[in-house]
Amino acid sequence: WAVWKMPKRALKEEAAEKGEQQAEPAPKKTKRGGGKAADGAVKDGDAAAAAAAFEDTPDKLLTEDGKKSDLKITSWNVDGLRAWVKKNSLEWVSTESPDILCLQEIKCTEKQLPAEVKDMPEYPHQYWSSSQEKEGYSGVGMLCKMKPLDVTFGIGVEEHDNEGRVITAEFNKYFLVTVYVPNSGRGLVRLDYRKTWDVDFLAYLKGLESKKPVILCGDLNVAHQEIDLKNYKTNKKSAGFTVEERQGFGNVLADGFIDSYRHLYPDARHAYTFWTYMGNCRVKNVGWRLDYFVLSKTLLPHLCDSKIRCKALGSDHCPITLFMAM
Amino acid sequence: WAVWKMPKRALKEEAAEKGEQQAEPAPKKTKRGGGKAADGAVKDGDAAAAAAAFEDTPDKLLTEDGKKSDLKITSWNVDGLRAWVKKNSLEWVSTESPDILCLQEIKCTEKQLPAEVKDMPEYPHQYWSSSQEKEGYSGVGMLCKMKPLDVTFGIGVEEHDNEGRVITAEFNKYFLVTVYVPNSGRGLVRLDYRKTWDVDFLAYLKGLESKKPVILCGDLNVAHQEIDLKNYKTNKKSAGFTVEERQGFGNVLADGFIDSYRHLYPDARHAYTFWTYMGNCRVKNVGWRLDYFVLSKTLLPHLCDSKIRCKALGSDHCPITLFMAM
DNA sequence: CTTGATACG
DNA sequence: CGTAGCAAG
Repeated sequence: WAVWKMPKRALKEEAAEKGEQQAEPAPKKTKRGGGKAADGAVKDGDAAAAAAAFEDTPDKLLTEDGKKSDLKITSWNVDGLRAWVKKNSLEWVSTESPDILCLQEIKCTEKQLPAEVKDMPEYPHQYWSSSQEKEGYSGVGMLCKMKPLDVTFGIGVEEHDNEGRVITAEFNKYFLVTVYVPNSGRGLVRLDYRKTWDVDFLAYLKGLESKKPVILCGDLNVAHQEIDLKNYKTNKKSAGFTVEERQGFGNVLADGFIDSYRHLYPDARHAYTFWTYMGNCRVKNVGWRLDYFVLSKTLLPHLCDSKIRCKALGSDHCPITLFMAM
Repeated sequence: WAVWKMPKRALKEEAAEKGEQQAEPAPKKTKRGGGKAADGAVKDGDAAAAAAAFEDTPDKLLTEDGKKSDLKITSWNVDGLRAWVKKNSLEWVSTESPDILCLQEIKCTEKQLPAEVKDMPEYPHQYWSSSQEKEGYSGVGMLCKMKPLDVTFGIGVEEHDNEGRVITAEFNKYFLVTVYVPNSGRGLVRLDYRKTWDVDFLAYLKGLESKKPVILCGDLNVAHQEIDLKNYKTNKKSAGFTVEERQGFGNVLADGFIDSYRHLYPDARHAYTFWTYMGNCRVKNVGWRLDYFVLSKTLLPHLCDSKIRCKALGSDHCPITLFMAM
């Protein structure tokens, strides 16, 4: 297919994303008629239509064996909470109305939070963690309708706990962890650090799991397989799709954790949660799946659905929502 | 008058502008009816109407003794030329169509100039000067329909010639100098430097004048008298209205140069060329007269008009236009 | 391309 | 408040 024929020039460290935008040709309709087929199946060239199609699939509110969903969690990398709020994203949140809302890349301190967020009556229990050093960088939040038994911040490793990346809430039957995994950076300047993080973070998850099942959500900053990003060929040296990062996520799965979306939709293509703002990638659905709900294997019987809300605007990531019957 | 009753708290170094915005009350209409009087005279409380009124005065295109204007010069502090261009300011320029257009605070290098500016067919002779060190800071330009005899940059004093502040064009009968005078800064951190500048710059003007009459235009970064800014009481310690800066301008006038606008309109109040973006000062006409056409006394018989184009948008300064019969 | 911090006004 | 630069994604 023509869309995969990217220029073969050596990828400069920072050129991957740029190449992705510029080399993306307008989808060529075949003479026999391209686009979405009558049965709803989708052809390669029509990735944008594919996204719209799976967005409209109804949420499954039952487990495989018929238990009703009683826990709804949404995760969203907001790319700057203050700008995100100005884009009326809270309206979407009110409509979605998850029991728990996890936010990443809030890029502000608790003190800088807009009142509209702090004062949401639906979410009286709010937990925030911000970067200690760099202002306006990283930061995560967790907003709950019900009060957790306990909440902790970071992963208990000094080196990793200064950038507001992890909040863990303990509930009766599970731990909920939300994370904003460190980006390896342009030119992979932080890949070494990321590898350390991946090891330590997995150890943290296993430690939790030794006590209770774990639900992990957030921006894992990795597209696991080729199916998880549009331009897999040109991004093998890009942050988020290096072998090291993919291996890091592979290690999580190898330890028995489940990528809930891929578990339910093993063949779903064009299913992304992030699109760079550059080059109109979102309208062309040139994206990456970087946001996940990862579950302890023992939670699988409780899983109802794992959805990508790709129509929700307000960030360069879209939200994802998990339905569980606990 | 109530509008002058500013809070009497000690002015902190940086509070002057903020106070100006916040303390400006809505104009109170008198019971007998405020606003513009029938004869076109203007009451104190209606400063905004006043601005509109003098904007609409027709340009005088004759000297006092009846010579016709044959030279039109416009000066505009554009506060970032690239942003200014995006606000369609070039349309205003085309309509105004001065023979010479002087621009201050272009905040870009010659290389960064938008093509729309470089390629204006009406202004084939363009001269630019940018800050040597700080990117996106200061910088002036002069665009001419006719080619000057000579053009020089700076004032010949090393200390003052690294920030793109002065362009001098020599014509047959006069020198035209455009300047962006250094701001004394918040907390007057640069007032000492400014005093040095004022001395050296006046010496430069006198040197030119010893050869030919001088037309000086630009952002002089000083409001000369109380009539030249709205909140004169609260700004006595603010950059642009300190005794030192006012004295600096006084020295220019004492050496025989003429403030053309004040010469023609000695009693015109509410006549400003700058309004801080903060606190809606422009719609309330809470402003400063910082931009001037200053003339060698010998040019007075050639003066037709000196106007403030206060309706022209695109910057926190408005343009000013001079008409001369040379 | 977009966010947010900083310098400067 | 608004224009620039910058770092980061």
